[in-house]
Amino acid sequence: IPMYYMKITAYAEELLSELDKLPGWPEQVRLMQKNWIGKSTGVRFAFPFELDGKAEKLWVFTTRADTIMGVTFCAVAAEHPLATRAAENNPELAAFIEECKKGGVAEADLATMEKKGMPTGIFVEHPLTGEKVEVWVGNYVLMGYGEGAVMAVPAHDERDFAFAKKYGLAIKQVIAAEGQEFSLDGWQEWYGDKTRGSCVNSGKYDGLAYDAAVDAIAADLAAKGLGEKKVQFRLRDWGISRQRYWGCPIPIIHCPTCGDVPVPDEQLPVVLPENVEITGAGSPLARMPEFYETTCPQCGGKAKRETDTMDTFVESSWYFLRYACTDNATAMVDERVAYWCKGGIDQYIGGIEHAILHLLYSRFFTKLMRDVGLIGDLGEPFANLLTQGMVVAPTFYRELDGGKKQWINPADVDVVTDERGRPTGATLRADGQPVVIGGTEKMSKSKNNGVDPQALIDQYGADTARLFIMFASPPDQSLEWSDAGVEGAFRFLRRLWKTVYDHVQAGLVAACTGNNALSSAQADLRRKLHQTLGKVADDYGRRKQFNTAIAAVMELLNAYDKCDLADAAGRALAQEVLESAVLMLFPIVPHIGQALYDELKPGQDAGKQAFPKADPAALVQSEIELVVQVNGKHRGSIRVAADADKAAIEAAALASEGAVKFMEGKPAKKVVVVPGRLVNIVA
RNA sequence: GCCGAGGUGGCGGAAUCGGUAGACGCAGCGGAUUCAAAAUCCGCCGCCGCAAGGUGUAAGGGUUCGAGUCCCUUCCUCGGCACCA
Repeated sequence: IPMYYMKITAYAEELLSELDKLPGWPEQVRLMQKNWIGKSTGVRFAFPFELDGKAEKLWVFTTRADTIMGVTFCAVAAEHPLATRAAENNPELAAFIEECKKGGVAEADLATMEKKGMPTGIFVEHPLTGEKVEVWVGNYVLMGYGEGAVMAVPAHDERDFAFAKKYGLAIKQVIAAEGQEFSLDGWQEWYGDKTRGSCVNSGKYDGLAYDAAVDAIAADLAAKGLGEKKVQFRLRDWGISRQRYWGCPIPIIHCPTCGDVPVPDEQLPVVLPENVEITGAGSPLARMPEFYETTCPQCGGKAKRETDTMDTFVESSWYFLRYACTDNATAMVDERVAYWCKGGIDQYIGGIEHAILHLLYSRFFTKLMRDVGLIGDLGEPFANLLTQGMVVAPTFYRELDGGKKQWINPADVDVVTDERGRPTGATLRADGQPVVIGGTEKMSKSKNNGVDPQALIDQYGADTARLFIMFASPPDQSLEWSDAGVEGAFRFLRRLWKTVYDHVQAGLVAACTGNNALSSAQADLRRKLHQTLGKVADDYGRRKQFNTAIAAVMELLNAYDKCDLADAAGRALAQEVLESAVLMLFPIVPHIGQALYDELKPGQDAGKQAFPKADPAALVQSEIELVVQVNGKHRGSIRVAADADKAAIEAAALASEGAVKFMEGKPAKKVVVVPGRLVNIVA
């Protein structure tokens, strides 16, 4: 049981509400955190009772106070104090409680677990009606949430319903919905739907819908001093004690006379010993008197240093702030954090598996450090978050005697494909004998499907390996590893290299800066260049989708190859295109990028250049192509002046070959013109 | 069970705001070059069809001039959560 906690629940409300102020975070992660924090609004109230001659109260929490008149019993968790007391003179109940505490912790069992319970023999009083209500111990009640006890309304809670049916407890309908018949035969969805229906069999509350009923009942409970509205969070406090070596020591000294005393500032940090013996059983620190024997900072007497260490999530919750002040040997962080991390880290990248723990702890720590004055007004650590997908790879195996599978690394396998390229079989390269093709799964040691990128780097170079990985899929998607595509990345870089070399061979020229001297085809290429510049900047900066950025540069190079650039204007344009292409790819292929840039601009450093900007003037077109559709089907295209009005476009479209053919002489019912895109003629 | 993301050619994927589905690349096919091969270059490449054309984004329905994209129903895959009162 952990002894030290971080009071993360104190920040539950802020951690939840500020999720809405993180536009740079994936929606999915924000939602997962929202569900994890789990805010629910309800009523906390008490059932009074008398036990051993003393007046007491059984507190419960409910989001369905409107069904309070339907309570037919109460249920408490096995760990609840009332259960413990009831078990004192009831061995059968004690045995049941023991059974509950033992089993049912395994997550998979919980969903299918049968509802079980046992009466305590204790009766409490309904706070509004004064009726006697029996208290049961139920294995479906959690001690760690709310009060560890619930009011049971079998008619309107699915779990209570199942429980009541099993043990023959009363079921009292107190909510009715129009057009719906309540029956004890089986659970129906609408019984528990608070958005439908209103109170019945509930005395003065009859006819009230959910909100009004909850308000009225909460007010009545409050008037009796037995309850009030309450916000409840699912989030628990963070137990940070670990009985292990790896972690920051908890700086507390236990003194028999002074109690738990913090290690004084001047003795910090408490440093882990290095001569440890790691046995795998318990913390090595607890077996090292030279570590834990110390004196009390207050009274100077013999004392024991804490041997628990902190959860390693503690340090990972603020390490990134430390980058702003790594040379400070006397403090955790200093005022430089407020400057460098203002508004949050610009871009944080991590696996989606950190969505809840690390990313929530970090947000908590940032708020905590802000509130103790360490980092100015920085309240959220990460302005933009990118969660990357997993890398998966095909698996191969052979069935050994006894059905055990021997997993074979993809690197040792040759895959045979049919004439369409579909895999039909695979053989082990070492012996040429067949192996079974398994599924495609996350790379793991157990499936032996990990691929070391070093082999690619050795064969093709780091730039090719990087280009291939970036081109294969967007970073937030999982990537299926197959080195088939590497050839394509390699070919592209070789082609770029040759293109630059051929251009430079003919002599150096200055890059084109305007469209004046260009032929129409050259102007088209220059427009393509500046469109590409805009797209790549957007893909890198906003969309974080590098595969399409690379594809756009490939398209640009394809267009370059098709364009006649032999004249002087063409040479200047070639220079502009190639300089830009190299700079666009430079973040992904820095080695080749620098080598080529040095060819194009001798002595210049590609990494020090500004990212080239799209020139709006290069994007202007005098004539544009529009698609012609008839009844939404693509039937041809027309070329019109870029500034053509709607009437002229309609006329041109109606006169086009495709329109004439498919209209078959009928008049158009309607013509839809989508500016810059298409014309749809409705027959 | 609940929440979330997704399902597009032989494959990875593109289509950013409802507007030409399949960009870009891999694999494949045909050709050029070569003594031959590698490399390179040119062309083809969803499916049916000789073609005209039809059809096609998991399945079915709907909204719309127009749907991969929006709505409803169903199926499947992946990820997260797990009786949260």
